[in-house]
Amino acid sequence: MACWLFKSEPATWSWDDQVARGAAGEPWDGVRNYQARNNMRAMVPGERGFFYHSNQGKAIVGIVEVCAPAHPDPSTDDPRWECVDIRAVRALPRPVTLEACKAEPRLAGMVLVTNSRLSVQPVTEAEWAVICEMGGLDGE
DNA sequence: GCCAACGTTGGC
DNA sequence: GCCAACGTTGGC
Repeated sequence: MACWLFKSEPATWSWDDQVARGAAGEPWDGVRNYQARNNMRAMVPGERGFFYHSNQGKAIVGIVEVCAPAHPDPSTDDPRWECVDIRAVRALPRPVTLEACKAEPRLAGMVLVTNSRLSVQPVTEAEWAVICEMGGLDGE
Protein backbone atom coordinates (compact mmCIF):
# COMPACT_ATOMS: atom_id res chain seq x y z
CA MET A 1 0.00 0.00 0.00
CA ALA A 2 1.28 3.38 -0.98
CA CYS A 3 1.51 6.21 1.54
CA TRP A 4 0.88 9.89 0.93
CA LEU A 5 1.07 13.36 2.39
CA PHE A 6 -1.56 16.10 2.08
CA LYS A 7 -0.63 19.71 2.74
CA SER A 8 -3.06 22.36 3.88
CA GLU A 9 -2.83 25.83 5.30
CA PRO A 10 -4.63 25.57 8.65
CA ALA A 11 -6.21 28.99 8.11
CA THR A 12 -7.99 27.50 5.08
CA TRP A 13 -8.57 23.88 6.10
CA SER A 14 -7.09 22.59 9.34
CA TRP A 15 -6.74 19.21 10.98
CA ASP A 16 -9.58 20.20 13.34
CA ASP A 17 -11.79 20.92 10.32
CA GLN A 18 -10.87 17.52 8.92
CA VAL A 19 -11.63 15.75 12.21
CA ALA A 20 -14.99 17.53 12.37
CA ARG A 21 -15.95 15.84 9.10
CA GLY A 22 -15.70 12.49 10.78
CA ALA A 23 -16.10 9.25 8.88
CA ALA A 24 -17.87 10.96 5.98
CA GLY A 25 -14.60 12.54 4.92
CA GLU A 26 -14.09 15.50 2.67
CA PRO A 27 -13.10 15.95 -0.99
CA TRP A 28 -9.53 17.18 -1.24
CA ASP A 29 -10.56 19.68 -3.90
CA GLY A 30 -8.91 22.79 -5.23
CA VAL A 31 -5.68 21.15 -6.34
CA ARG A 32 -4.49 22.74 -9.62
CA ASN A 33 -1.19 21.02 -10.10
CA TYR A 34 -0.70 18.07 -12.43
CA GLN A 35 1.80 16.21 -10.27
CA ALA A 36 -0.48 16.47 -7.26
CA ARG A 37 -3.47 15.39 -9.34
CA ASN A 38 -1.57 12.42 -10.72
CA ASN A 39 -0.71 11.37 -7.19
CA MET A 40 -4.39 11.46 -6.27
CA ARG A 41 -5.30 9.43 -9.36
CA ALA A 42 -2.89 6.75 -8.17
CA MET A 43 -4.57 6.50 -4.75
CA VAL A 44 -6.66 3.53 -3.73
CA PRO A 45 -9.34 3.72 -1.00
CA GLY A 46 -7.90 2.48 2.27
CA GLU A 47 -4.47 3.93 1.67
CA ARG A 48 -3.19 6.32 4.30
CA GLY A 49 -1.57 9.70 4.30
CA PHE A 50 -0.16 12.30 6.62
CA PHE A 51 -1.90 15.63 7.15
CA TYR A 52 0.57 18.52 7.11
CA HIS A 53 -0.01 22.10 8.23
CA SER A 54 1.87 24.52 5.98
CA ASN A 55 2.67 28.14 6.81
CA GLN A 56 1.33 28.09 10.37
CA GLY A 57 2.48 25.09 12.32
CA LYS A 58 4.67 23.57 9.62
CA ALA A 59 4.19 20.14 11.06
CA ILE A 60 2.66 16.76 10.30
CA VAL A 61 -0.24 16.62 12.71
CA GLY A 62 -2.34 13.62 11.83
CA ILE A 63 -3.10 10.56 9.76
CA VAL A 64 -5.88 10.35 7.18
CA GLU A 65 -7.30 7.58 5.02
CA VAL A 66 -8.40 7.76 1.40
CA CYS A 67 -12.14 6.97 1.47
CA ALA A 68 -13.08 7.65 -2.17
CA PRO A 69 -11.03 7.22 -5.33
CA ALA A 70 -10.28 10.11 -7.68
CA HIS A 71 -13.38 11.78 -9.09
CA PRO A 72 -14.06 15.12 -10.82
CA ASP A 73 -13.19 18.08 -8.60
CA PRO A 74 -16.52 19.60 -7.47
CA SER A 75 -14.94 23.05 -7.13
CA THR A 76 -14.47 23.50 -10.89
CA ASP A 77 -16.07 22.65 -14.21
CA ASP A 78 -12.65 22.08 -15.73
CA PRO A 79 -12.53 18.32 -16.45
CA ARG A 80 -8.75 18.25 -16.01
CA TRP A 81 -8.97 18.39 -12.25
CA GLU A 82 -9.83 15.50 -9.98
CA CYS A 83 -9.66 14.80 -6.29
CA VAL A 84 -10.02 11.99 -3.77
CA ASP A 85 -11.95 12.07 -0.49
CA ILE A 86 -10.08 11.64 2.77
CA ARG A 87 -11.14 11.15 6.36
CA ALA A 88 -9.25 11.70 9.60
CA VAL A 89 -7.93 8.55 11.28
CA ARG A 90 -6.02 9.87 14.27
CA ALA A 91 -3.88 12.74 15.45
CA LEU A 92 -0.18 12.20 16.03
CA PRO A 93 0.52 12.20 19.78
CA ARG A 94 3.44 14.51 19.01
CA PRO A 95 3.33 16.63 15.81
CA VAL A 96 6.42 16.15 13.65
CA THR A 97 7.71 19.54 12.56
CA LEU A 98 9.32 20.36 9.24
CA GLU A 99 12.39 21.32 11.21
CA ALA A 100 12.53 17.87 12.78
CA CYS A 101 12.14 16.21 9.37
CA LYS A 102 15.03 18.26 7.99
CA ALA A 103 17.16 17.31 10.96
CA GLU A 104 16.48 13.57 10.56
CA PRO A 105 19.00 11.95 8.18
CA ARG A 106 16.58 9.14 7.32
CA LEU A 107 14.20 11.74 5.87
CA ALA A 108 16.76 13.55 3.72
CA GLY A 109 15.12 12.26 0.55
CA MET A 110 11.57 12.99 1.57
CA VAL A 111 9.56 15.10 -0.89
CA LEU A 112 8.49 17.40 1.93
CA VAL A 113 12.17 18.23 2.42
CA THR A 114 13.28 18.28 -1.22
CA ASN A 115 10.20 19.82 -2.91
CA SER A 116 8.14 21.54 -0.28
CA ARG A 117 5.84 23.13 -2.83
CA LEU A 118 4.14 19.96 -4.02
CA SER A 119 0.79 19.85 -2.25
CA VAL A 120 0.04 16.11 -2.55
CA GLN A 121 3.12 13.97 -2.17
CA PRO A 122 4.11 10.30 -2.13
CA VAL A 123 5.74 9.02 1.09
CA THR A 124 7.84 5.88 1.17
CA GLU A 125 7.14 3.05 3.62
CA ALA A 126 10.44 3.77 5.33
CA GLU A 127 9.64 7.46 5.71
CA TRP A 128 6.19 6.56 7.01
CA ALA A 129 7.66 4.39 9.73
CA VAL A 130 10.21 7.01 10.76
CA ILE A 131 7.58 9.74 11.08
CA CYS A 132 5.20 7.50 13.01
CA GLU A 133 8.03 6.76 15.41
CA MET A 134 8.91 10.45 15.74
CA GLY A 135 5.23 11.28 16.21
CA GLY A 136 4.81 8.86 19.07
CA LEU A 137 3.13 5.98 17.26
CA ASP A 138 4.65 2.52 17.19
CA GLY A 139 3.65 1.83 13.64
CA GLU A 140 0.56 2.10 11.63
C1' DG B 1 6.24 40.85 4.44
C1' DC B 2 9.98 39.27 1.62
C1' DC B 3 11.81 36.48 -1.68
C1' DA B 4 13.33 32.13 -3.85
C1' DA B 5 11.63 28.21 -6.22
C1' DC B 6 8.62 26.41 -9.14
C1' DG B 7 4.70 25.81 -12.45
C1' DT B 8 1.95 27.78 -16.01
C1' DT B 9 0.94 30.75 -19.77
C1' DG B 10 1.39 32.79 -24.09
C1' DG B 11 4.04 35.19 -27.77
C1' DC B 12 7.09 34.18 -31.22
C1' DG C 1 8.74 24.00 -29.22
C1' DC C 2 11.33 27.52 -26.80
C1' DC C 3 11.62 30.78 -23.40
C1' DA C 4 10.44 35.06 -21.02
C1' DA C 5 6.98 36.85 -18.09
C1' DC C 6 4.02 36.17 -14.65
C1' DG C 7 1.51 34.18 -10.62
C1' DT C 8 1.56 31.26 -6.64
C1' DT C 9 3.38 28.79 -2.89
C1' DG C 10 5.50 28.42 1.34
C1' DG C 11 9.67 28.84 4.29
C1' DC C 12 11.93 32.23 6.73
